[in-house]
Amino acid sequence: MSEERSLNFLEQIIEEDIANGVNGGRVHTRFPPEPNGYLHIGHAKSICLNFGLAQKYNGLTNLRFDDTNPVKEDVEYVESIMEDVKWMGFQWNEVLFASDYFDQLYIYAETLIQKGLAYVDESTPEQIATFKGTPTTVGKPTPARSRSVEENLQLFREMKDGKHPDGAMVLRAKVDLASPNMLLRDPIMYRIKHAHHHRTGDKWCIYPMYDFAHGQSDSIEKITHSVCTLEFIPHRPLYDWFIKELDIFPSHQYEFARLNLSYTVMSKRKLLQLVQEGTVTGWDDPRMPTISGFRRKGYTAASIREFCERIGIAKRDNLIDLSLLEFCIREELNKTANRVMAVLDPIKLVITNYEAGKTEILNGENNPEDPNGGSREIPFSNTLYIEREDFMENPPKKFFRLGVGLSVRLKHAYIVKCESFEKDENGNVTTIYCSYIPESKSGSDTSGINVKGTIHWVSAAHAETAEVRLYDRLFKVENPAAEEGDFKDFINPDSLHIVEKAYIEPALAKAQLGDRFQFLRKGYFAVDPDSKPGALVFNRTVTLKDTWAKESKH
RNA sequence: UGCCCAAUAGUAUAAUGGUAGUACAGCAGAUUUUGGUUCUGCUUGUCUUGGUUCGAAUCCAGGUUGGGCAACCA
Repeated sequence: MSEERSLNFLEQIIEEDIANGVNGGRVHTRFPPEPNGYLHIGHAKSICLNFGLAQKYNGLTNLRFDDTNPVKEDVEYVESIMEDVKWMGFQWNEVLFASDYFDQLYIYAETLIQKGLAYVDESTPEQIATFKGTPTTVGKPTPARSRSVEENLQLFREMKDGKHPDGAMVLRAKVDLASPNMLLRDPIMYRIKHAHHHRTGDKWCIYPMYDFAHGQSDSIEKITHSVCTLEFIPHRPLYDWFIKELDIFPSHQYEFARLNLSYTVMSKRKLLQLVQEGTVTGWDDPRMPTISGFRRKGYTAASIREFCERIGIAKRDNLIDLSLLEFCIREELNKTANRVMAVLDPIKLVITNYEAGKTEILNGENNPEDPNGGSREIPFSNTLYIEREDFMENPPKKFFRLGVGLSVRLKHAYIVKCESFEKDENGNVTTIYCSYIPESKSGSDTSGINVKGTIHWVSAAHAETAEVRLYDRLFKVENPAAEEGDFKDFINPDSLHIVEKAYIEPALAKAQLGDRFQFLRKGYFAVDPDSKPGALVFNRTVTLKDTWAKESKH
């Protein structure tokens, strides 16, 4: 009686292939990033898909870097990508590089020249574009198209041997200048770049285009199901053409819709711009939609995998609600994160009928959702900090917090009733005076009094301090990419709020990097790597759902 | 006005010729020592016009809308 999730269209294809004995029932996928930036949550979708399909069907997944453009690529990115894939919880079969195949690809290129299916063209980019025609008018051959095999071979070897400067000429496939598919109008296979490659060094001064590398790389690795995003659909006929003319292993490409997430951007170019211009502190800034950003913010790999599972796989363009991702991390952290008390915007509360100087050690349950979560000691005294927003001079009707005459429970402690308050010369409330009910102690309450609200607090004399970073969405609009004009015009100016001195309960001072907590009533928080001994920094991973905040806006 | 892809609640995603379901979001209520969690209930959907069929979200044709394609990027 298991509840079976229905198959997505790729799983259906694979199950049919297995049933029909295609590739002997073998399933081999690959995740093929270009090392020109950090991985983002959209890549996480692709990682979960590619590795997930192989896992489900007892197959393998290669991690292959499509490193065909040395001027944009860097080992820093290679390393971050490997770290992120590992962190996501997946194991690759092999780490491979398209640059491993440069020799083979070169041979493929000569093979096509020999077959009269490729030619060297010294036309300028503008000339090539013009001769290609437009989607509604056919292209015309450039003079180079009729060059002899021998001459093409000689020129291509000269290109390889560095006899020509960058941009002097390219190698083009001779496919079909009249094709309605613009990518088939004699696409470029090789270009000259006298550039240092992060892996092959200075061995090459010609580099294959992505379109001449990707399909063959899949083929060389005997990839059975080459899964990529929708924008590569029109490239598929070209990959199939190369595979057919080269007579090599026929990998098949399938396309799914990439992830778009509301209130952020997913283009590597734009993310790079945010990093380079200092709009964010780096690729792993917790406001970034990168895997490393989410990790630093406190997201778990499991929650991201759960998110990728829930959004599904299909072929239609989509814009996923950020709230779904937030739901996934809350769902996990609600079960696993210990509750602690931290006051981010303090106001002093003095209990007038509690003995000054006395310290009482209270017991606090760590996690009501986890029976084995244990408890901790919390010191209590007559002078506390509470959250400024938990007091109002003129409270509205359903305000279940403090105001003169109102009572609340102090979490894990006593019920207090507000009697008066003090303001400074600017009219800011500075101190609240309360009386407590001695019989109302948590766990042994005999007072018989019921209060509607419970608030968090820390004892002023025992509190430690920490920096707390509060994040909000990076963009003000739901879909920045769809807006007219510069995407940076839609950046949320309040995406980061730093609380330099938050008061935390003493038990929290022992927090380590990697720890996650629920700050009671405030949200889930994770220790940031900027933390130093005695100077903890917490990132807010996500707020708690807050129906009061929503209601009080009306 | 070429070619390709897509179209099911606000957002996603199922139903594969036979009762339009699920999740998130939203709304209302119950419970609660977190205005959290949990529980209950509710609102909202097959782009359109024809055709095939006993029966169409599903198949066919036309239209509409959205997206992609003319980088020495991937």
